[in-house]
Amino acid sequence: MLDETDSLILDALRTNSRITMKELGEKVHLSGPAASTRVEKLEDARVIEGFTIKVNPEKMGYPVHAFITIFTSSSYHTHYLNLLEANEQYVVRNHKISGDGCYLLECHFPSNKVLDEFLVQLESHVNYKLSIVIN
Amino acid sequence: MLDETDSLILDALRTNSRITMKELGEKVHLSGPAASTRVEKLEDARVIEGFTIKVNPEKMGYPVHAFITIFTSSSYHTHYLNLLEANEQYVVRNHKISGDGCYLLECHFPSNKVLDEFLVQLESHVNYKLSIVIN
DNA sequence: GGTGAAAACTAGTCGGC
DNA sequence: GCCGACTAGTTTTCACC
Repeated sequence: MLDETDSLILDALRTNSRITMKELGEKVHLSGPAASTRVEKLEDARVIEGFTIKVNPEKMGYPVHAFITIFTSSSYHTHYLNLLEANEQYVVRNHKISGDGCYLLECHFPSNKVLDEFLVQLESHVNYKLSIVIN
Repeated sequence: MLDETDSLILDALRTNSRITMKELGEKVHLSGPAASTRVEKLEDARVIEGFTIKVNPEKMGYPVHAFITIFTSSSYHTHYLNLLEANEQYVVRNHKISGDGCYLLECHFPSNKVLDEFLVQLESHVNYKLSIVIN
């Protein structure tokens, strides 16, 4: 289903998604049109879910990078999800998990003060464990 | 430093990094060349760290998505990092953290069996807590 | 499923504002 | 700092293999 050439294409696009189809073709020993067709098929198969950018959150004024493991009883899940919506500007991802915790939340905050304000809101609904990313 | 137009540009590129500069310009009420110049400046300022793709790991044969919080004493950090290198095909990210744990590791495994084999290797060096992503 | 050539479109440069 | 026009290069389509 996914051959060697497809893997090389994915690697190349991961490194630079704005590469030209001609260059991409050269990297994987294909013509420009053939590379383009491959990429289209990878999109149709939802292997490639989208073309995006990597942004540096620090440079955008969100230097505090936190992972928060959420422990909550089922009756508070909607409260929790509403709280996330109200704080969506800080939320990068929220994964439902099994094992150690119910949700794993990744956030970027502008300051420790804002992080703390968020945690205060959390405390009324759920238990959590906080990990701050170093660097 | 980052005005309204820059934010719109980042949003547009987050949604589709292969958009043409002409279209991007239209979205943010700028000409193609002006949009292009803005994007270059955002790259130079390292606000944009790169152009990449979102890949669906399940479609690539890595359906098991795990977060592993690592607890280790400082003498085992190099052992741990070597172990990661030996298993790099599964590792998406490894963040050094403070708070609950020493590292937060995100991995995609082809099966629970391979996950378990990895955990067995981990056990000899470190303590960990496992969370599996649902969906 | 691939190639190569032609037409349509895009990016980058540059003068002017 | 942006616009409009120009040139070079890219994407896409298509006939063919």
